[in-house]
Amino acid sequence: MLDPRLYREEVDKIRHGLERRGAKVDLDAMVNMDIEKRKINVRLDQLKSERNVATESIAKLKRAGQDAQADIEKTRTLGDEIKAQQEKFDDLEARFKAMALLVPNLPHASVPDGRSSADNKVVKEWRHKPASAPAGADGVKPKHHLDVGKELGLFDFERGAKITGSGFPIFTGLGARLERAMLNFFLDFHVAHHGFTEISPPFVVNKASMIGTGQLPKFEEDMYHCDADDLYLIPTAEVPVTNMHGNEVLDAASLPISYAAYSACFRREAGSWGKDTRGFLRLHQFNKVEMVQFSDPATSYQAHEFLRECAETLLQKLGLHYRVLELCTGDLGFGAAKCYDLEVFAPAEERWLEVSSVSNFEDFQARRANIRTKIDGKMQFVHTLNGSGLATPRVLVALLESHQTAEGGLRVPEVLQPYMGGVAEIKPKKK
RNA sequence: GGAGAUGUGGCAGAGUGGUCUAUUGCGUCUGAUUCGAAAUCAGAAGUCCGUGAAAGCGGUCCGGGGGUUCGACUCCCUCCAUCUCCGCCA
Repeated sequence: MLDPRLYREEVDKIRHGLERRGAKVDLDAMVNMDIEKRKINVRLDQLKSERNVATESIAKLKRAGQDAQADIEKTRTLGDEIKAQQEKFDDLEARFKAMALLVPNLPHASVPDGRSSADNKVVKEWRHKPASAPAGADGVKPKHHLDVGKELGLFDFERGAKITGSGFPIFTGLGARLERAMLNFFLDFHVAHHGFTEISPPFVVNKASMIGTGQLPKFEEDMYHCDADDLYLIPTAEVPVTNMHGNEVLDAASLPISYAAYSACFRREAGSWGKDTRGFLRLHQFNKVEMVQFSDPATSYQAHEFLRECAETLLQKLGLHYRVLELCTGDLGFGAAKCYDLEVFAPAEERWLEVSSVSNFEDFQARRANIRTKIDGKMQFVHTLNGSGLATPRVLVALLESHQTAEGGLRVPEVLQPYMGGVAEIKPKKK
């Protein structure tokens, strides 16, 4: 949510920001509602003030044993008018808020202009030099990850589809262990080297939490919902972990607060049928470690760079070829003021796969979730940031396609080996 | 799931229809005293909305929402959370 003051004091700033994004909002309607709302508010406060005076007078008269009928009549009349004005006010405020919740964040000044993902800026490319020759060296094309996985028995899409549906893969044997190794490595590394506190959150949240981080009301159709309890399956640990501190005033000395949380992530992916529906590229359920940070507003952009580096380090340790994109205004997520995407290269797919999105939301989520801090005696909203660090499916794809051995096996990156019981290579089954 | 109890400021804890402008204690901040501190004394302090250049002024807030009433911390309904006991169950 934007600072409501902007709608009356800096409408042009909103207009400009929304234009850069290509977002359409009926700003004039909102501005007018705000003006009307304040007018009613002034009247309402006057009426209430009058009623308070009259009520006090009644109390005094009654205590003195005198007749207060005149004042009682007065408050009765005032009460009726207050009720009428209050209804008007509440209605306006509700409608204004409903609209305000649908207004995206304004892009930071540094974000490059653009209309779509085609306009994103590549700011960095990190090419890993393989320790041993993978398949793909000497002009031999590496095998597709689905083939490698099948040959090594790492996952089972068919049975996942049988028990649940497409987009719900099963990891099997060393495949399951490899995925778990990644998650453990990510978590342990963040805690040991990046100063994060590990969080293990609920995977199901209430509506208020979904509104707090910005998934609702706009993206309802993307969420799995449990009707009986009116709860939502989380699309990312960002939701529970950010909302953890909802309606709190955080101690300024404790900032930045940094969390790393593993969760399963559930996404209906409504409207994406046909796009990457095969394999690992678009799943309804996957596992991810999410980094979440609550920052002093003054330093949130340094924190943003830090989170990006945290995610990058993991890819480097895994020996993967990746690049960093700075998203343009048109490709920015709903709540983000600025965002980096990390994309890993899949040599058989021959394409870049997004494995992390690192965003600074500034006070956009903090306003919705009411997360504040007091700095130098002044109450203010914190800045929230988050980034994947990392989501496993596409990282696994890149691993499978990047670390093949000449014998058709898979080299396990050194950092994962301790989590694999020392297994350094997953070898093909003997025929 | 059943029965009961509780929810008040940073914390503890009074308040059962009208000086509640929320008692009191602890803690916090400021000042006095002191060489300095402790102790003591005096004072101050919250949120959000509106208004105003500002000082200030008005409104709002006793778990959330709704109701009764001229008036609600107080009465009623409902939801949520916590606690106790019982039942069930990883």
